[in-house]
Order: sequence, then C-alpha cells, then structure tokens
Amino acid sequence: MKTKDKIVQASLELFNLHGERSITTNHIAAHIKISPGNLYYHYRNKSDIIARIFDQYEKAVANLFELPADRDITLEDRAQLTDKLLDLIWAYRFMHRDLVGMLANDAELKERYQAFATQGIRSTEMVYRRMCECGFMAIPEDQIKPLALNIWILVTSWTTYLRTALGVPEDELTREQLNQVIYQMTYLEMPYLTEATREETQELLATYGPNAA
Amino acid sequence: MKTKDKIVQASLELFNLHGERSITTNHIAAHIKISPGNLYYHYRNKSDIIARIFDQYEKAVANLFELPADRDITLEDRAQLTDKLLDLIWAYRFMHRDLVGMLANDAELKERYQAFATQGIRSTEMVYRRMCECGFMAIPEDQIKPLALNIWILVTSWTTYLRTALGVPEDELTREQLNQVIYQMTYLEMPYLTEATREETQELLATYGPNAA
DNA sequence: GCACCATTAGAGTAATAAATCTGTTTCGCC
DNA sequence: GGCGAAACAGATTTATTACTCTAATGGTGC
Repeated sequence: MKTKDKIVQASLELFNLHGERSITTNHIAAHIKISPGNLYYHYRNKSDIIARIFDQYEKAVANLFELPADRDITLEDRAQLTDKLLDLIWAYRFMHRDLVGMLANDAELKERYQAFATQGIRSTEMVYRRMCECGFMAIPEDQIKPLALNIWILVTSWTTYLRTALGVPEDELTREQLNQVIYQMTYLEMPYLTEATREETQELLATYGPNAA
Repeated sequence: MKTKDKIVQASLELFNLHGERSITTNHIAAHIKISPGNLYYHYRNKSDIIARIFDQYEKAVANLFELPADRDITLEDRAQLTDKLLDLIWAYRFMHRDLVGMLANDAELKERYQAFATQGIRSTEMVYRRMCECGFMAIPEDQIKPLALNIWILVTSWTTYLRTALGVPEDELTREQLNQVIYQMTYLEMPYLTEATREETQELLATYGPNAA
C-alpha cells in the first residue's frame, strides 16, 4: 500500500480509537513509522487528511441509499440498508464524536457536512415513501419529514449516547452496542407500520436479543 | 458579585458563545479583567470551573422534573416543564456541544454526567407514566422506556443538529431555533396521545408557527 | 553511470495554553 | 495604626502540537 493511502487509513484507525482531537500528526506518522515531514509531503495539513476520509464516507453513504427501482422493495432490503448504514457509521465513528468542533475549525468541511446531512435526511424520507408505496408502512404525508429527521438524529447521535449517558469508554465501544439503535428505530417506526409488517417486525425484534435501554 | 462567582458566570457565557474548547483560562480572566493568577487562586484548574457550572445545571434539571404530586397534572404543566427544560439546555448549551471530549479528559465529570443522564431519562419516563395516569396518553408499558430515551436523545442532540446539519454558526444560535425541537417531540408523542389531547395539541402546534425541518 | 524527481528523514520553529511562582495589594479586625 | 490573611497581578515555566526546512535517499529513464 502506498504511503499516501497508509496515512489516511492509519488516521481513520487512530481517530476512531482515540478521537480526532487527541491524535496529532506526529502520532499518525509514528504509527506507520514515517517522519512527520513525510506526512506533510503527502498532505498539506490535518484537515486535508480528514477531508480525504470524509470523501470516502460521503461516497459510501450516497451509494447506500440507492434502492432497486425496477421492483418492489422487501423488508430484507430495508434491513440490509440499515445494517450497511450502521457499518459505515461504525467505520467512521470518529466523525460523529467531535463533529461540532471539527466543523468549527474547517469551513470547507462544514459546508460539505451540511450538504451531506441534508441529503441523508432527504434520502431517509425517500426510504419511508418507498416503504409506504410497497405497503409496509402508512405515514401521513406531513409526518414523513419529522419521522425521517428523528431517525437521522437518533442514528447519528447513538454513539454519543453510548459514550456519554452510558459512559462506555472509547476503546470499549463495539459494533454490537451500535446495533442496539435498531430497537430504538423500530419503536419510532412501530406506530406507522401496517398490521402484518408490525407482527413480522416484532418477531424479528424478539429474535435479535434484549434491549439495553 | 464576588470574583469567584464572576469567574463561573463569565466562563459559562464564553463557553456558550465560543465552545469550551476554544476558551482558555486566560480568555476568562481577561474578560472580567483579572489576572490568570487570580483565577487560579479561586479554582484549581479549568475542570474545577466546569464542575461548578455542572453543579448548577445538575441541580436545576433535578428541580425541574418535580411535578405536583397532590393533584392531576395538566397539559399546561407538561408544556411548562418542556419550556423550562429548554431554558436550561439553552443556558448551558456548551455542555452538549463537546460533551464527549469534555468527559474524555475529566473522569469525575464523566461519572457525574452518567448519573445525571440516567436520572434524566428515568424522570422522562415518569412524566410519561404520569401523562398516562392523567388520561392524556396511552402508551404500552414496554414502549415507555424507548419513547423516553428517544425524546432524551432528541432534546440533548438538537443543538448539535442545528450546528452541524443546518450549519448554524455558533454565535447565531437562538433560543427560538432550540424551540423548534418541540415540533419533533410532538411528532414522537403523537401516536400515543389520546384523541382529545391530540386535537388540542395539533391546534397548539398550528398556533406556534412553521416547522423548520 | 548519471540526471531527475518523487519520496523520505528528522531536527527545528512558532504558537498556544494550562498552570505555577513570586511577589504586592487590599481588607477585616484588634 | 498595624498585623495577618485573603485576594490579586503578572511574568514565567512547561508541555504540547501543527507545521516547516534542509538535506538525504532511491528508483527510473536514458
């Protein structure tokens, strides 16, 4: 692997483990056994590295929301979408940790994140519309936006909830704990599920395991 | 006002306006025209100041949730509780900005926040139980906890949503924007409201103004 | 073998910020 | 007035960190 890519990969790893804030460029360089000068040969500054990481995140999330247009979607489709979204949030979990701080000293990233979030919320709305079309849900038109926004906030805030309210230490956070958010999501959606779907969902929920709330 | 109190008050102001991270002890001292040495005469360190601010927040939120026990509560009671909670979140909004970072380098605060959040969520549950008892809502027992948690996450994350997804600059955040979260809360509660309450709530919602989502 | 350029090393710089140290002033009180 | 303690000033220290500078290294085409 090229040094340039190793820098980004190592940065992502270290950021996820210890938070962007407490990882210096020297840490990154040391971790892959190169000199600080070398790191700065490849990237102008730390923001530049973060921007490249965000490139990946942005692209991956965008791809995620593309549902099959030629046929009805299934509950399986929906479940997979959620699962892959959580995969991404997990893989880039440092982002939603110090997000406000990061955006505060990087105007460009701030712009980009704003567009990203807006698009993400819009895509979530689309998913619900589709769920309605395919008979899984019935949501009054004026409640689609609020629901999508609530879900978005819930999903992007869940790791923060784990870290702060539950006090999970940074290095003990697991993908399984992140998965618990599915229960919360389900409860948000429950009132809008059609009868048959609700039963099926409840069975699925019982299968998965206990809620940690 | 005593210097000791002025330090805390000025810190809170500056933290709210620019974030705890970017406010140094020198800034605080300069703002109230005292020397850094003097500041450190009154407080051991920055964490000490933050702890004193948290003292206030903690106490204020605890008082908040005390509902009249001798009579049925009204929708007005509930609305006031929400309003006062938002007042507090507004007054101490710096807390929920860099919370993860703050707790990461202050073990004691981390412990305290954890207890605080747990209690807050529990209190929220109590409110909903009470709302059920008084005939305003009907929530299946197993959905009270998830609902309370969702509401808690929503309320504590709303300022972050405004700052990141909507890109509101730190110094342009207003109490009115925070108030918008009421709409989101209402949509979360809507499915569980009893008929009469739902109508009343919808009217109230229409009165308040447009949703910014 | 040599010129060229991407790549790398590593010491060094400048800025920042938390905290300390040494003293001086102010205030309550006898 | 004067004494002791609380309150305060301000320069300084210590640590950290993002980033730069100069020089070396190594591969590639000729």
